[in-house]
Amino acid sequence: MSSLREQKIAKKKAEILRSAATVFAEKGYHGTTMEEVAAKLLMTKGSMYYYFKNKDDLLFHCNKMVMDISIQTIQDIIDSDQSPTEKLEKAIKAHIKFATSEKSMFMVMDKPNQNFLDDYLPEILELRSQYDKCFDQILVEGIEKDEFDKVDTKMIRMIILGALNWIQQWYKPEGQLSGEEISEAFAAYLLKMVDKPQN
Amino acid sequence: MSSLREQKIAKKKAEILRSAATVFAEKGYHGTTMEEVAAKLLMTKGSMYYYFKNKDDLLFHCNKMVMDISIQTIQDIIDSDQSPTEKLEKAIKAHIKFATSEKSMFMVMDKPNQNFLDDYLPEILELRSQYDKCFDQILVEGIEKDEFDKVDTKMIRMIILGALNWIQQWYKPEGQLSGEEISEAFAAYLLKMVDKPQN
DNA sequence: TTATTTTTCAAACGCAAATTCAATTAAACA
DNA sequence: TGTTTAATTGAATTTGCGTTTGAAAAATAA
Repeated sequence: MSSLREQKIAKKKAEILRSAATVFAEKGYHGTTMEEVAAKLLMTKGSMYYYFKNKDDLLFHCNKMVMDISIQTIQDIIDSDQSPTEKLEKAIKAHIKFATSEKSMFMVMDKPNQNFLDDYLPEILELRSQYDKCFDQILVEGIEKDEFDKVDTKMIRMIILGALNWIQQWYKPEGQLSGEEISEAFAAYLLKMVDKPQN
Repeated sequence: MSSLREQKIAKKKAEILRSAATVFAEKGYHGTTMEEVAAKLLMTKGSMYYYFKNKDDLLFHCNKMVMDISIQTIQDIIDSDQSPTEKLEKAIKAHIKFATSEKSMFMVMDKPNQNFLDDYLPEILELRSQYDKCFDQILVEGIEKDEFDKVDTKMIRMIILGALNWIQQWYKPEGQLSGEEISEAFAAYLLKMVDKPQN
């Protein structure tokens, strides 16, 4: 019916998720109160229950939003017409760009096991595993096309994603390192791991 | 005076810290209750206040214990009589060994900003920075001795520690990958980042 | 044994925070 | 305009949990 109304609701939901992500990132899930999330939006906490079932639901949708975007981004890279080396580089840079420019959104995703009840956990874990597989795919392709050294793709993927995900722990938008600089350096150094030994 | 008594208290404190670390690791700081920590030791939660001032104090001492051991270990490696390459390899392996064999202890240290009030935070951050500097030191030494490529030590350190610290997020003692395997693979691949280009 | 100190416990306190709800206001619509 | 529906509110409810406390039990000393 009223698509205008639906749009308004969607917008409001997005605003709430943004606010929630910010506070979650700062204080952690259990450390944030519904009141804090509401305060940023000049709302009362009660109002939020009109849009989201409960606090868990809020966290779940934060996670889902980030994962959906991330997977979409990397999937586009995979489907593109580039060499595995370029794909890996682009994927690393895309991840870092997102992680630094949307720091709070990204931080929310840490430790799903600690924050989620069993209702939401499986879907979140599934999305994660999907993202992991995208990286694996690029690595396997690189080895098959003989661009990469014959590495253990699982290990390399865990190293890469570890390094990338840890950025959230120390990156500060107001710090001296820009997302751009991190992006360039990380891509260059991480790619060295899959370089073929020259002889 | 009675050193026997002191020993008994120290032992009890250690037991409590162990239990606390286990639950913290599983549920996160804010997600664990004093009751759960006590239950594992067949104590009542009240009793724990005889040994620790409060919940924060518990977390703080968990952190401190891990950091003290970690720093000691890596410092010994630095002071030893080995090449930078060997030192870096040993440091990586030592970190992984500790992180996998004492998973819960290690997990506790995540996100100090979210868990600690300002009282304890500075000391914890200081210890962390000390640990970081140890890695930097090895890297700088390696470059000076011309064993490593002229890399950006800060970036390399952050990549390495990121990859290592992220292990906690996915490692499972009962999983197929042993700490030993991870250790070997990670050390080998990460060292490739500082390899001098051969020509 | 009795006296004294250390350790443990169970119950109680107090508060913070998630959720509910009845009532009010605003928006949409006819 | 009046009527219906959507959105917001602030207070009330409830629950969970950190911490306190005073007394009991255990250990130690005399």
